[in-house]
Amino acid sequence: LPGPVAVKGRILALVDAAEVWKGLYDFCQAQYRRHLAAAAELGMTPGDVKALLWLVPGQAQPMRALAEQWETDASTLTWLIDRLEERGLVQRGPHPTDRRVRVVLLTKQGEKIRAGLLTEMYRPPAAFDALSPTELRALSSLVPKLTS
Amino acid sequence: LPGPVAVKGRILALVDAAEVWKGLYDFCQAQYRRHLAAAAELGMTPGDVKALLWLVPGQAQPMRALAEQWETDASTLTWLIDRLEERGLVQRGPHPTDRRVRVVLLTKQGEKIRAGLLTEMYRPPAAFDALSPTELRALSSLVPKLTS
DNA sequence: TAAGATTGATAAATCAATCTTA
DNA sequence: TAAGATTGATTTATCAATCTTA
Repeated sequence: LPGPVAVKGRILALVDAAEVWKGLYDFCQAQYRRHLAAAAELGMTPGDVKALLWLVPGQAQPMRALAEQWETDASTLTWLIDRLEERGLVQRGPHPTDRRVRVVLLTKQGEKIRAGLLTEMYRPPAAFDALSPTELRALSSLVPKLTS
Repeated sequence: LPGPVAVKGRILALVDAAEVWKGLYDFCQAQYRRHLAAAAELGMTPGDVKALLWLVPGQAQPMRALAEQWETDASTLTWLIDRLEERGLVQRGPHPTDRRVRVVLLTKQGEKIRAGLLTEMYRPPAAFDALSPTELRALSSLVPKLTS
């Protein structure tokens, strides 16, 4: 990797974007593994977690709509919703007008578990404590540029 | 979320660390899904990718050592190495002194595929192009603080 | 006929028992 | 007896038919 170099009389720190991205990516992946391990402790598979997080509290959604949003197969959805329903985390119901459609709704229990997962997942990692307010502010202004 | 506030006569932008982390995490997860999709196009499962990346070119390692580094079950390892060996990406061999042990080594072909995956994975996402050199430098100085 | 969902067959991954050598 | 690896049984997840209603 190149170190600082002088260009037109100014000191310039050349940065390897690949190196920056690797650091960031590896860090986030480590957090992801940690989250999945925590979910496993609660007897939840990655699929269960994914499904719970996609559901919106208080909002009954047709299976078909969920499968599309999620870019997954309809049968995979049936399988996952079966699992969650057995544990009492979601409930299936009929569609008001179209009898082919089945809608899915989080139960109170499901909302609770989901909220817990979300809190755990989006709680800033311990490493964030090492950032000063100034650094956090800097990071805060950079992230939207990446995601927009 | 709180906006800028005046504290002791200075304007201070209060930042919600959770919001920053959520943005970063979601961004990296999206990249991860993209990588897995690309690997699937090549007929590789997430497990295959994981296994290939963990192996070190030119370095024959005992199965047992791999299982430990990787925090996975020995039988899962056997299963994955079987798959890679069938495709000619790795090769098993005997241990020089302990006849119980089998060592695993990447083939030339395996090294090539692995290098391709690594390149793809650590190539900065397109979104990085939106960052100015100054912003990239700022990010570059923040990442090590998170990972150390 | 087509849309929506489920069931049955297949692949991927993990867990428990078995086999070989130290 | 224990370490190292594999095989066989279970679970998780996906793909290809099947069934029901619009």
